[in-house]
Amino acid sequence: MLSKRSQYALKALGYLAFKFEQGPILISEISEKKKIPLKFLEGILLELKLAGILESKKGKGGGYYLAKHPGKVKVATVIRLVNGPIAMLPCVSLYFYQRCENCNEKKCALHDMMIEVRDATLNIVEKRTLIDLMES
Amino acid sequence: MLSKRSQYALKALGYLAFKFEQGPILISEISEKKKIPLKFLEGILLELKLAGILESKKGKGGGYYLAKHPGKVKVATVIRLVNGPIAMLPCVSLYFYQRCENCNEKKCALHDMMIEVRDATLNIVEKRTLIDLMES
DNA sequence: TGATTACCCTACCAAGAACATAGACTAATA
DNA sequence: TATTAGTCTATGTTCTTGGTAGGGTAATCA
Repeated sequence: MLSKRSQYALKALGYLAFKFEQGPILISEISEKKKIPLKFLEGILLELKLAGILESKKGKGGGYYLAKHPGKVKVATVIRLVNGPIAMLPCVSLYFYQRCENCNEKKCALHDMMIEVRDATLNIVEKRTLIDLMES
Repeated sequence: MLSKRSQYALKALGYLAFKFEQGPILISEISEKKKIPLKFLEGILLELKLAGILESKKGKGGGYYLAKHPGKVKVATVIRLVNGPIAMLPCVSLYFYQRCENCNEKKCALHDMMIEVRDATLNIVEKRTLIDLMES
């Protein structure tokens, strides 16, 4: 399962994609529209900014906005950033790989099955961008 | 990601499938062969027994063994039992469904994408059984 | 200058994950 | 009948997640 944090991140980004090139959007507006606890959202947006997905402006007329075109931000990237591995096991993760101590990967049946699951998932989330999440 | 507990459960069941119809297998044997902390494994096997996947025999010559043919136990069933939902979001889960408060499912873009991911995953784990995990 | 807003702390709480430890109970067998 | 091999049960620790609450600083605009 995705953490609440990731779910909120995707929802917020979907909203910011919808409001793309309409100037900075208030945290409070996103919080209300997407029903996300404000203080929690604050931290999430900051993380997305530090990762280069969002930019922000302080002061009156300030807020958050997408750093690039929504079509350039893949869903997979967001999930990996906020949630971590997409794979079901560390030993089949591309970006968060960790060796299994209790099996040798060459002939681990579980390993092979989980690679299939991973690829099936990646096939979807690597192709989708924030455009596919755009929503009021 | 699958929890350690689920990973261990699948490994243990793979071993018990391999030893199918060879009498009760010691927890300690599974623990050694599959490198699973013994006491942790005890709890996992007990859970699998209570769910009807395993049976056990106490006392000398005792141990755990599969309650049914390994081909009858789906990987999906084990994951749902030990790990919980297979879907990435509660609002797209078949067995652990929970409504989203912050979107209406009819037109939630995230919802639709996650249904796709779920189906791609189910397409694999619903078709595989303990036979596919059989291993020494 | 003053209001607005992002940014950045600290502290707290409750629940679950991933173990580890200790011991109680049960059944076969020598 | 006593021993031993084995399951079963309960508790405790440490870490992460998902929050709540509050305060303070810095940038920006009118």
